Amino acid sequence: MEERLIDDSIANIKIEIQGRGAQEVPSGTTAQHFLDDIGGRLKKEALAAKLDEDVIDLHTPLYRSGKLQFLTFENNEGAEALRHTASHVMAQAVKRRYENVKLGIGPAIKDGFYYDFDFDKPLSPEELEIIENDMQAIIKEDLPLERFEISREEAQKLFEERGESYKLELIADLEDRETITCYRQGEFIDLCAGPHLPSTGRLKTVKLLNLAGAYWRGDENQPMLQRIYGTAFPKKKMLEEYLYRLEEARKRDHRKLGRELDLFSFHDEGPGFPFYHPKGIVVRRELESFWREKHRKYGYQEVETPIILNKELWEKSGHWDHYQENMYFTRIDERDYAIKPMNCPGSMLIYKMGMHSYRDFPLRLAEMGLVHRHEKSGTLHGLMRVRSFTQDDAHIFMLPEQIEPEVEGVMELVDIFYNVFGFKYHVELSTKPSKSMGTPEMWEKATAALQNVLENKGVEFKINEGDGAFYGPKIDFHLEDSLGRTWQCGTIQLDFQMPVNFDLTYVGADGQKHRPVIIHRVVYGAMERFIALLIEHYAGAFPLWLAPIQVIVIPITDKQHHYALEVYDVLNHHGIRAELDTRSEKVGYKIREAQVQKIPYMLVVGDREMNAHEVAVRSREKGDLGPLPLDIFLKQVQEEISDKKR
RNA sequence: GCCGGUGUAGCUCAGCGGCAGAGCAGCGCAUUCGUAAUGCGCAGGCCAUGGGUUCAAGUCCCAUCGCCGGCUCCA
Repeated sequence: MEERLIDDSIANIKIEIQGRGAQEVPSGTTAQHFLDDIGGRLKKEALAAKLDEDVIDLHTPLYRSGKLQFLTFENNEGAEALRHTASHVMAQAVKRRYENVKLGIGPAIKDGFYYDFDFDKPLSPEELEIIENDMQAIIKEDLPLERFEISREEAQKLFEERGESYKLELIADLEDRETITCYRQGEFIDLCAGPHLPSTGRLKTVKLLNLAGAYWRGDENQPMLQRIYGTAFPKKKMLEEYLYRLEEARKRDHRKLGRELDLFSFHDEGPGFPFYHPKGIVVRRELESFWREKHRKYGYQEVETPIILNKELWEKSGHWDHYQENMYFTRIDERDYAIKPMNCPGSMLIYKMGMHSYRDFPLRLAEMGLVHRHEKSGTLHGLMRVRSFTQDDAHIFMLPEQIEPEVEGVMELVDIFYNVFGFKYHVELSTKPSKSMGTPEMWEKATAALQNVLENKGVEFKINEGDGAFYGPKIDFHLEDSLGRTWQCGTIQLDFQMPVNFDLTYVGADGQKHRPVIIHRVVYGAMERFIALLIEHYAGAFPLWLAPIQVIVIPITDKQHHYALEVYDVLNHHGIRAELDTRSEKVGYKIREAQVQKIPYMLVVGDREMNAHEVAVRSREKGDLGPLPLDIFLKQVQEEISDKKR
C-alpha cells in the first residue's frame, strides 16, 4: 500500500472479494464501501481489512487492485487493530488530562495493549479509572481516525512542536523511509503505521488493567517510563469472560497453591531460596525417579559434582569473565571459591580423569545438580525464578559427526517427557550473545548444526537473536504458565568452547588426539520451575503417580476405625501413599477437606463396606464411584500409577 | 537492579489519628453421623523492621527488608 500509483485518482482498480467475484471501482474507494454493500454481520464485525498481504484500514482509500479480505476480532490482525486504536484513545485521554506528558510507544499485544508515557509525576493506580472514564468520553465523541503521510521533515517538525522527544527518536530510526505515516483523531496525532478502526466510536469495551514501569526501548540505561496495560473487546460480554478467565488463572498460581497444598515455602531469611515441605518433596522425588529411569534407558550415566569449587576452575571455564555477576563466592583457608552456577566445569573434571576413545562416544554424563545464581531481586517469582535450583543436567561428549543425531535424540527425549504431562511447548533457537567466547566461525558452525536438526525434523521454531549461552548457541523449549507467560525449561546447548578451555581430548581411529564436542542439555530445566509449571498446569490436582497423598481412607463412625486401619495398612504396604482420617467429623466434612486438598481417591468405609470387605470409592474428579472390593481397587490404583495416567 | 503498589492472627481480609477485630484454620468438650463445611467454648498479635511527626500512630512521614505487577536479565 506504500507504492500508490501517481495521479491515478481517475483510473479504476479491480478489487476481488472472496465469494463475490471481482469488481471494478474508481481508485480511492475504501474497504468500507464494499462492506456497506455486503452489510449484515460482517459489516458490523469487520475491524480492518487486508488487500493481498497488506493489512489496511477500512476507511483508507484504495489505490491499487488486489484481493480484499475483511478482518474481524476473530483474526489476530483484526483484534490488533481494535486494541491498537484503544491504545491511541488511551493516549489521547492521558494527553488531555495531564500536562507535559510525553508519548513512548503503544502497541497491541496478546490479549490487549499498552502505552508507555513519560509523566512529570508518577501515576497512581486509582487514576486508571479516571483515564478509563475519559476514554469512554472519547469513544462517545466518535472521532474519525485519519491516516496521513508526511515527509520526514514535516514529521520531525510536527513532533518537535508537540514536544514528543521519544517520537523524534523513533522517526530518526525510520532512516530508509521517505514518508512517514501518522494517524489523527481530533486533536491527537500519533506516529503510527496502523491500521486502525475508522472512528473511536467503533470501540465498544475498554478496560485499563495495570500500571508498570518499563525502560524506554527496553534498555536499562534509558529512562524509565510508565506503562499502562489495558484491553479491549468488541463485546462487553467478552471482556467479562476474559476477566473471569484471568481470575480463574490466578487461582492456579503455583505460589497460592503451593501454600494451600503445603508443598513449599519461602522465607525472609533466604529470599529466592525455596524450602520444600514433605508433600512438595514427594512430587519432586517422583519426577526425579521417572527421570532416572528414562535416562538409564537412553544411555546416560549419572554423576554428582561438588557445589563449591575454587576460583581457578571458574577462570578456566570462562565463568569468571562471563558470568561473575551472577555468581556467589566464598573463602576457604584464605583461598577464593565459587558456589557453582552451572554444572559443566565439574563434569569436565570427571571427563579429564582418564583417556577417552572415540569408541566410548557419545559419552552421556547426567547430573541432578544444585546450582546457585544471583538473580536480581526484582526478578524473583515463586518457584519459577529462584536463586538456587536443581538442573536435570547432562553433558554429552561426542564426535563432531555425532552432533546432529545427538541433538535429535535429546529433542525426542524432551518431547517424550513433556507429553507425559500433556504440556504444549514452543521451541526457540538462541544465537550468539554480545558477551561470548569463541570464534565467529565456531558460532556459525554450531548455530547451523542446531538449525539443521530443527529444519530436518520439521519443528517450528522462532529465532531468539543474541540469547545463547556465552559458550554456544542453544535450542530452548518454552512452557506456558497459567497466565500465558512463557518460561524456558528444556534447553540443548552446543559447545565447542569448553573442550578448548579444559583441553579435552579423545583418541580417534587414527591414534591421534582430537577435540570432542559437548552438548549441555536439560529436559525439565530446573526442578523448581518445572514443578511450578506442573502445579499451574494441573491446578494443583496432580495425577495419581505424582499426588503427595494418593488415597485417603474415611471411616464414617468410630465403629469402622478398625477396618479403616486395615484398609490403610494394606494400601500402605503396597506402596500407596495413603492417609487415614479418624477424626470425629461427619463424612461430608472429611470429604470436603480431601477435595480441597485435591486427593485423587477417597475411600469411604461404613458398616456396609466393612461387612463386605469393600471400599466405597470416590474420585476427586468424578465423585462417588460406588463400592469395590479392596483388592480390585488396589489393582486399579497400581495400574493407574504405573501408567502415569493423566 | 529499576518503576509503581503492598505488608494487621497460620490463611483471607476489615480497621486509616483515640482500648487491635471478623470468618476460616488450630485446640478443648459434646456429637457417631453415608459422599464438598455439626454445635458450644478457648486460645491466637512487638499491626514487617528501624527512625520521625503528634498529647496520642496499624493509621501520617522517611528509610530498610520482604512480597505483588511490569521492565531488564535468565533454567
